[in-house]
Amino acid sequence: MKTRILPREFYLRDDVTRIARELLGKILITNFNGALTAGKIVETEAYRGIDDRACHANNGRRTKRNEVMYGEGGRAYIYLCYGLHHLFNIVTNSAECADAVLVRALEPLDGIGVMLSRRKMKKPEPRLTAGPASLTVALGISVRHNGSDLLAPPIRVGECGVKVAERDILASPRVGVGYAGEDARRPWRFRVKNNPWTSPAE
DNA sequence: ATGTCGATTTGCT
DNA sequence: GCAAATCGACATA
Repeated sequence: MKTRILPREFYLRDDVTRIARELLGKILITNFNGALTAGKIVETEAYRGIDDRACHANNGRRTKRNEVMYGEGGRAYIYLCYGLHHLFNIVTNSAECADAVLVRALEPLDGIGVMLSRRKMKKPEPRLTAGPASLTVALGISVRHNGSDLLAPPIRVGECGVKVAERDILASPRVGVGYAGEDARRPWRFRVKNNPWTSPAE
């Protein structure tokens, strides 16, 4: 699969919802110890530091865990959720602007055998890479890759020239952020319409 | 120091 | 359909 790695400028823009939309159709690639896996991003969620109560960095919150969100865009923010799930985010915007995009689902493209064995599954079905914690297992991503630069191995994001049309993008409220009050209603979850690899929850 | 809750998934009823 | 699994951040003492 021919892919061009996304340049730093893609991530540095000050518009996290736009970047979350544009990440649909892009390719997430990992290569650990020669085991190459890749998938097309088909579901994302935007989190904005400045005024979004659902964001870990809202209201200037700054901890050891979310420190990388305050760095320059183009790096991975990976954190432990519910004490057991590793969630993969892409940091965007310039330093000190703590925006990030959560990758929620992939369509497997490459290294499907490796993904299956990591997930302890026999056959490819949507639960292989649908859901933010499932795809990190399939691609071998964990919190120890927190802060990893996405322009160089082992984790990269590329494009293959295909763009998802605006009319094929479904926008809806984000999942599991009920605690965020009004901000929970923002339609900042984006999915590729009619793609069977998006996560099952409405 | 102790208790609550979370950007979830899985297995059992 | 529900509950368990399990750690970091935060509030309260």
